[in-house]
Amino acid sequence: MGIENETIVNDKDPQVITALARGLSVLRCFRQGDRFLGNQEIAERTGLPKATVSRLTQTLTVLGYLDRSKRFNQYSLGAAVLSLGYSMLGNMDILKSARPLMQELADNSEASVSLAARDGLHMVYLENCVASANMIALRIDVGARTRIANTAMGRALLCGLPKDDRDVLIAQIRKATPKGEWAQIKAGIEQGAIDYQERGLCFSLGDWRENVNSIAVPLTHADGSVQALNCGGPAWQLSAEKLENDIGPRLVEIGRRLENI
Amino acid sequence: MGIENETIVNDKDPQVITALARGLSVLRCFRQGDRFLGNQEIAERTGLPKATVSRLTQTLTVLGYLDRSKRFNQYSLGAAVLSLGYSMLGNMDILKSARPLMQELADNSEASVSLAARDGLHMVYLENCVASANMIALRIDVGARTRIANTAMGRALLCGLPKDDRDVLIAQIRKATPKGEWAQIKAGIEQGAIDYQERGLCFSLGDWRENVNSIAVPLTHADGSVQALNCGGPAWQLSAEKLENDIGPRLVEIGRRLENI
DNA sequence: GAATACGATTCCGTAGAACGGAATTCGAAA
DNA sequence: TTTCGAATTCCGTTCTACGGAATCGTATTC
Repeated sequence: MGIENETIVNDKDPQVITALARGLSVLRCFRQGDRFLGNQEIAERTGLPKATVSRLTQTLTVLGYLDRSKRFNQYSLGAAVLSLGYSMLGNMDILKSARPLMQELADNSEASVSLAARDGLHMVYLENCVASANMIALRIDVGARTRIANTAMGRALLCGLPKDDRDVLIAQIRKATPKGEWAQIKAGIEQGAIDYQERGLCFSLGDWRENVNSIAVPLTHADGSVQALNCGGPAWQLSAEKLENDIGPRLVEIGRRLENI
Repeated sequence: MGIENETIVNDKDPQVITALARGLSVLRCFRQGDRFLGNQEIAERTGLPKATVSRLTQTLTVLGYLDRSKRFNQYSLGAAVLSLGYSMLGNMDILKSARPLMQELADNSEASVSLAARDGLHMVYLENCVASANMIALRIDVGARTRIANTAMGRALLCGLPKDDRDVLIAQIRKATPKGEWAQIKAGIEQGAIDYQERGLCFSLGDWRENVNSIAVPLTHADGSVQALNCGGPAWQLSAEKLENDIGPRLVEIGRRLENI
């Protein structure tokens, strides 16, 4: 496996401290399924020289962001990263207001309702509520990531951004998309803009995963930040018609209330 | 408020990359209640010069670990920190095995059952199960931190560590403890060692918070890492006697099973 | 609208931190 | 014991990160 990380150090950007960026790219290269990584593997994934990786992993271990397994001389993510996430969530007062509203909609629509924020070209789930009755629903957890390009949430986020930011982000997405797929991605984004203008909602009918339908709205906060609120589930349970006419208005209303906090 | 961070850059350690350590200490200085911090505030908390902080926050913002609020020129933790936490939890296969066992004990003991790992002088909650019926219980969330020194969990962790590591850690705790409180802390740790030897359990009866009792056991994994499993709740519900004779043996059994995975 | 104040950012000369190729050490396996 | 792969350390070099001072940007006041 070669270099595949979107967080590869960007040496061109001015004023970016490379040692810091490199250290964080080491943490980022742990993906699902990689409980343990050795220095060599990390070096390959990040594209950094062995000696450098060795120093970075030592530093991160001292600080608690990596745990070293003495037996195998390998590293895993340390507990310190978790408490950072906790600090973040604990400070988002919107969550306290959002949870009950989200849960209520989840319960009486038999769907999953999620709140997410942007990280690069992905959306990161901040909260996720599933119908108490319907525990079979696909379980998406807080902190999980999904692409902006082909989800309702991502399209909604794009609609909520100021035009300049949106154009920059779309350009980034384009650059990261294989040539052959761009036409389709672009169409989805444009359709999202139209839907949002005409109906105040973005849709994803099977675009993210076949048989998963969802709708989403952007949330624009007083500080200028933008998030997205999503409601989705299995297509056989959530027809496009039900999403638009029944659930849609309620989602819009919740979004409206959450913006004014 | 002055410098108060235990993660202040340690210039003495050999081979610790300072730029990386400093950047992470910027992230760490966001505590409960600080949604937004400006460069100045960050500079005060970390003890770093303004110019340096400015460069660090720029870098962290580019990488997604901080979000900048344009309106106020202030920063908040970014979504990237959350997805790191998710990567960590997603890779801990022990959680999948632990959850059902923990939940079962929580349900039929009417108490909270938690799994935690060490981060410096703290324990970080990896998972927390509360009795489904008893939702009033104090809600401790994943990623939250609590001191090692005066909790059952912390004492159990100490008992699980190899002697060398334990001695080092106790010395660190001592250094971080105000003179006047050390005698009491030390007594608690020593009592924990005795309890563990005699009964296979550590106790905290009101030591963490008045009216909260709990017991804990260490988990020593095949890779050499040590965690702790805790069961606790309001003192009026969980007498020392019930904890020791009823819940204790079950907690020990769960711990035993989780070690062999 | 000018003046003031406060904080963020940039400048720039300097020190020394981080770098990385090569050598060494470590640890596991044969 | 030898061998091999990986991690770590060494060390001369380079250029990064540094931080005090100057500048800029913005909000506030008169």
